[in-house]
Amino acid sequence: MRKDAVQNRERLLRAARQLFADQGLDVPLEEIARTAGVSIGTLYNRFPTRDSLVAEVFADRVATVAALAEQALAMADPWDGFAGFLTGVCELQAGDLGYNDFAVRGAALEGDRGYGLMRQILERAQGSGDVRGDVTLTDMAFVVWGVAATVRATYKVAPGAWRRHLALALDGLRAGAARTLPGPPMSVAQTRAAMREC
Amino acid sequence: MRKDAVQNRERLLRAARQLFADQGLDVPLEEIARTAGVSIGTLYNRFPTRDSLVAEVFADRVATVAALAEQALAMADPWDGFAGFLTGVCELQAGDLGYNDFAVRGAALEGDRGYGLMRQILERAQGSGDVRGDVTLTDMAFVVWGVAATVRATYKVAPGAWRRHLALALDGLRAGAARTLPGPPMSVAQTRAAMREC
DNA sequence: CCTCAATTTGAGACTGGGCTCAACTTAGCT
DNA sequence: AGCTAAGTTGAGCCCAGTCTCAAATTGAGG
Repeated sequence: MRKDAVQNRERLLRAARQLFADQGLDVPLEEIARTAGVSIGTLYNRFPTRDSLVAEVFADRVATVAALAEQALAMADPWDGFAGFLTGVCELQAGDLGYNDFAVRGAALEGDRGYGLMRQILERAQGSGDVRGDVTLTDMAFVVWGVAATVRATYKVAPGAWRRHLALALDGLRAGAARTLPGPPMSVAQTRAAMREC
Repeated sequence: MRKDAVQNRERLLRAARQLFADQGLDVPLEEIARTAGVSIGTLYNRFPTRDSLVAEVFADRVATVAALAEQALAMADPWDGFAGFLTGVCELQAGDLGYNDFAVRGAALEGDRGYGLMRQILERAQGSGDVRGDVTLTDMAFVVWGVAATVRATYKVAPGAWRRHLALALDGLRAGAARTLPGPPMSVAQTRAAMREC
């Protein structure tokens, strides 16, 4: 690749990172190109689809989440690991509107590895009796979807509000809180499909 | 008003009710007009803004919610009233994508009366020790936003999933579940502003 | 039946994005 | 210096939606 091409690619990524963070994933591509100081044609040259740009921008975040998950498993207390992991993911969501959208679409855990780790975190915290036994991995989507909605609604007007939402959600997941949950949980396939709908 | 005008108005409302329910509030106005068998110009004649149409379509729902709230207060058990009310609202959300959007925007409780009733329902359930004392009226928004997000994501692929989400949220609101909640709650003004952002 | 104010109509102006491609420019090699 | 493949450019096309307004139509009172 020619060096001007490399440079433009980087400028585009920088611009996209910023604009996604401030405005979410739906930011106009023209605006990204303009901010990068490059023409719309060049943007399409480097990134033929919006998704390819998004994937590139958030690639590091996927790694971050995996790291977060490993930290969680390394913690002595299973509940602290569980709650800490969810808090970490939600902090990423709250700090970047683009990532907030990205997480909702399920991209955060893609690559199987994320899913597997998350399952371990959950099962460990259930095994120790901290997390209620009747929740499933797929129920975790409710936390991500819910907090994402709260972040979207409140980031301008009450930026910390999502922490209360998360705290309530976590309290609902504790073993002490358990009542019976209605209906069968979503299958993993259903959850993936639902995330694609976002 | 001439009788053809009245008729067209009603056709438009019928069409809008249906299309909002199936596709949410963002349905193209042209499609509503087409479905009603009327021209786009007529739609604009009868309803100068989208909001005026929306308000008309969901006027009855606002009344329904108020009725739901009064039923809740009439129930012997404060918790049952509280949980029943939230369940009723969520059922409306799940049954109508348009109302789902409408509720998120806070229109559901507008007209002060709704707010006052909701506050009574909450305070009664806190007074009896069923609902944790540290939650505020404004925290109820998390339930609506959260379930709305789940409804949007899952209505095609797992239509009942929101009930699990709601059940978990309710368990988080029970007195037994109480841990400390972080930060100050949103003010009513902040909550209203946040809802307007949706 | 006539009249006219009320109503309807739909072509088209306008907006805001996505996306393309022929013409131009330039990095980097020999 | 000259060549060429790689890269850039942006005008312009497309699509989908909102909204307007002058002309055509029609209900209903006299």
